[in-house]
Amino acid sequence: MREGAGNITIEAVAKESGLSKGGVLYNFPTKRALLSGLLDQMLAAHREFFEKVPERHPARTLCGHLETVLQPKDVGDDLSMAILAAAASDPPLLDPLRTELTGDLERILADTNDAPAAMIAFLAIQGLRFQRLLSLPDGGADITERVIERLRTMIDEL
Amino acid sequence: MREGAGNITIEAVAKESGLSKGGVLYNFPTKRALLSGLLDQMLAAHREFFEKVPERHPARTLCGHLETVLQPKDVGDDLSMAILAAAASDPPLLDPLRTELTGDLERILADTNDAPAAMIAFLAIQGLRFQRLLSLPDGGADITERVIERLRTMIDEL
DNA sequence: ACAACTATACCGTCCGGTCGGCCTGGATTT
DNA sequence: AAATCCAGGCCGACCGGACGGTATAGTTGT
Repeated sequence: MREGAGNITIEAVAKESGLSKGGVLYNFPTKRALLSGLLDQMLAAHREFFEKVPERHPARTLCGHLETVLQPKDVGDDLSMAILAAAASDPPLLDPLRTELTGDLERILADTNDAPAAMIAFLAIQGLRFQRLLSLPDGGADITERVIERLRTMIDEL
Repeated sequence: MREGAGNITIEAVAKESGLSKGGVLYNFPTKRALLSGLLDQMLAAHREFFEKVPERHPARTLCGHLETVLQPKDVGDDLSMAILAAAASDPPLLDPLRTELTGDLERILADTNDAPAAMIAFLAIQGLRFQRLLSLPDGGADITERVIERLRTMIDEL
């Protein structure tokens, strides 16, 4: 995160994790595997977060996505950074994410009969994620607050 | 684009541009400068595209952003890829983009009195950009079509 | 005894950046 | 007009450092 997602090195991961370089390579035989595992872990954490949204919410998946953006210590930040690192160094690594998101999207569209509205909500959430990830402006905390509130009502009215 | 944005090398740029490595480094003394110049150029093209939207559209800036996503040979694709490369290898390079977007956002928010709605439209557009950039699912062409139509009416009603 | 490391040394490759030289077109001199 | 000179644009061989990965020997806990 500090030095730019593309500059991630095995040694840096080793130091950060308290392991030695050998130790890291013991667990992940290659850098691809490391990044892949990183993404897997982030996706798992992300999925786990979804479970917290009540079982029978009408637009559960979409709601889950929204919730993950709300966390101050964002689960999505880590995920997004992993995504960025993967995308930068080896795009095929994003395949698991693609299938995951494809599933989410199917569920989202199945849960509503106003597909465009649901889609716009989804895209706005994704947009917010990426804006934050790259430290691009998002209008400030107060507006974001109102945006999220609005999104919530949008989702509820689906 | 082919090999992953983080793997861009000076030699690759040289070959692609028909110059030699030395020639590239003559025009851009460092890789930072190269990426910075790339981003500048993309931003300029992006801005130029904005001019095409009629002068007195109520939400001109937002409308311009939307139009750039519509291009089949997307102006935004190149820009986004440059953004990705910059973000991956040297985040501070994104500063010009940040100021640019900050200005856009101010204009967008000034042009409306329903800030959250405008913001959601903006974020959705950004989301769509990034989804495409990373080849993440966007629901397919037909839904995207409807999403864009909906966004257009949203923007017009601001 | 085995798994899970640590520590260290090392190799090969890739890549950013340097450097000396080449070439061309225009200005200056003769 | 011919010869000369110069400068800017570019080439491409090379250097040095970084980094992915390998190898190996020792250590610790189970």
